[in-house]
Amino acid sequence: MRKKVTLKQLAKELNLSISTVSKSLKNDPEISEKTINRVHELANFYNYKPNALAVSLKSNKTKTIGVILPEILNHFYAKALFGIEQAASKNGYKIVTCITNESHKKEIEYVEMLNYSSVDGFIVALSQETQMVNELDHFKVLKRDNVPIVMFDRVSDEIECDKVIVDDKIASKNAIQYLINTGCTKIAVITTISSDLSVAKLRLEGAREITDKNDNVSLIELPVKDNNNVEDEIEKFLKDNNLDAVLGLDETAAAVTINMSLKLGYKIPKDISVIGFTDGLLSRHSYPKLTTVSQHAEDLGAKAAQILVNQLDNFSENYKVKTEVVKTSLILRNSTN
Amino acid sequence: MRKKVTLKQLAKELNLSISTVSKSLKNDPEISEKTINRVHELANFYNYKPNALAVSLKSNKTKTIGVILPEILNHFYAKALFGIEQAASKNGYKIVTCITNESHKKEIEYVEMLNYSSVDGFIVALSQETQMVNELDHFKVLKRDNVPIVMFDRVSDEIECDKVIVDDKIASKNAIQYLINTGCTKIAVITTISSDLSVAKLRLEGAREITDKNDNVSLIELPVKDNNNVEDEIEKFLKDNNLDAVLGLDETAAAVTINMSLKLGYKIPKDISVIGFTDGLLSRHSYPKLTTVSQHAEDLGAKAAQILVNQLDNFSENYKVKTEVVKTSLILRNSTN
DNA sequence: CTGAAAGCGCTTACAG
DNA sequence: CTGAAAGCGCTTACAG
Repeated sequence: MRKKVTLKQLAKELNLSISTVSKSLKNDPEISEKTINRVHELANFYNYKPNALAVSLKSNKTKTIGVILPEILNHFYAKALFGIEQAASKNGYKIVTCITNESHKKEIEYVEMLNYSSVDGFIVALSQETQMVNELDHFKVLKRDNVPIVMFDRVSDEIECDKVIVDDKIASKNAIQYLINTGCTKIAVITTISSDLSVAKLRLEGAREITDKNDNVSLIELPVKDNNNVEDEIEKFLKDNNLDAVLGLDETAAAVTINMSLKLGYKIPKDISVIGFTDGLLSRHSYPKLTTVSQHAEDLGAKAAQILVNQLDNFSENYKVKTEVVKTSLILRNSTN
Repeated sequence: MRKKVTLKQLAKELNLSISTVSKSLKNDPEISEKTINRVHELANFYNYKPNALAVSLKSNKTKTIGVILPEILNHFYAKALFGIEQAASKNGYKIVTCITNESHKKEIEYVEMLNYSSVDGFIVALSQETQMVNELDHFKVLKRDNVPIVMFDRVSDEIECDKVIVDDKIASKNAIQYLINTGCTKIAVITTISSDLSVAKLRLEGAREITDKNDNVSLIELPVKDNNNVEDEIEKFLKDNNLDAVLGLDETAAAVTINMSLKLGYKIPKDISVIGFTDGLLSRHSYPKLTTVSQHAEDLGAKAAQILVNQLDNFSENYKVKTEVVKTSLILRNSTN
């Protein structure tokens, strides 16, 4: 069905050998200028492009990066993906993206599939299930074969590889400190994401550390249990506790807190201050607009891609892995004083 | 660096020829059962998987679908992508996704790139720029080469290919009719997306058709000009016109309308009813929750993928293209009576 | 300066 | 029942 021009055809039409045509296209100095020009001319005429499959088979490189993401309906990962794509394509790499939907099994399948379709390396944010069961053999196989991996955001100590993470703990500390500075003393932390996630743990720890140091400040925690019932749980929680501030450990928690506060007739930020994580659509389109911890997802993704590309383009046996921490920033909007 | 097991190695270790090993792995009946078993055993031991590149080079099939999307931070496309991925992987296809970011130039680049990395077919939603300049030569090249294309959502008459679209016009008609049925007479249509988009045009047409038929109903239109100034434009518009209903032709328009109404002290839906398009995060997390036209993005994507896969798996010269229309539904929530 | 040959990892028609 | 050979489209060391 599809018949693309090949070296063979060019060679035939030019009365040259395939080798000569191949070399000419690379402007090999050992070929006469005249021949080079003839070849280029015909190649342009036919809009010849080398068959990527064949080149890859020879070179054992595909110039393709496998990207494994837990979710895509989540603004954070969507933005990270955007950053990855930009950085990759700038460096001549394309990406193949797979969404695990937080499933450990899917993650294993995708890693194997991409590995056997010969991606040059991987960029990964672990699925929730993987972090929960803590089983990462599928990545160990890659390591054994020297396939470079860069993990970002959701990482694991089990795998020795480059990592790009957010300073979640510090971010959380800063957010709580900001609330305290603006006069809040009865603070709650609300989360709708699983406490199995590395990021959830760190954010919670950060919050605790700060409130523990302040005797006059109390911290109440609400890990939402039923994700189909987030609103009711949060509404009840707000009503039962006389809070003056909430830190949502994820964007949904913060957005719903805003809406339920509105519903209960609380004034924001007069009666209650709210800070969220992830500077996504919900934060920018809530009313009032959410003060939020921006994790600079795009930078995070771009950085991960850049690290991987460097490793791929300059492979070295004794490469030593590193962990980069991307600083967050607190974006002040209207949900805090 | 990466050394995967090959047929050659298996053959050597088993003292068989490469051909015999290859056939054994396919359980070719002309090979003795004993040999087949020996081969499978060793292959399992080494976890042998055929090199996808080599298989593709031989078969001229990659079992890969190229997906070209205008945006990914948009819930609609993110959901569509999810649907595509599900349907594709169920049928043994993987997908390579490229985001054009609404750029015509990027779209051309990606189509060429994917074509030369030999994807078997394409699923496309056109970029805004492409719909504006109406130049689709890059797809015509694919057609000439018999590479199957399925367009969805943002399609073009210029290209003869399968299409999966939403009944945008009817959706818009139904939404307006619903507003009229609930007693609204002074209705506005607000849009933050470009009027160059096929979908924008259809939605607007639908709205006009219904209001034209109702003498006592007036329709005012606000195409937001400056996308950095959406809120101010909408706030002013709401203040200047004494509306009792707004249909947002995109999710942002509707979400901002809700927020600005709140800001102006209007009660929703008592003073003003609001309906949006695209049943995304913003619609579900606004306060009050948005009544919205769901385009069933996931189904849309899944359907597009299914059509493409069928075409790929049963290629026929005299295939006749079709256009499938996916019905929308109006999801009633709290922003309307 | 040009070309024949080997090889990347597979498949398959053909021979024995 | 097994294997040698050709070929997918390229690259590159080697020969002339």
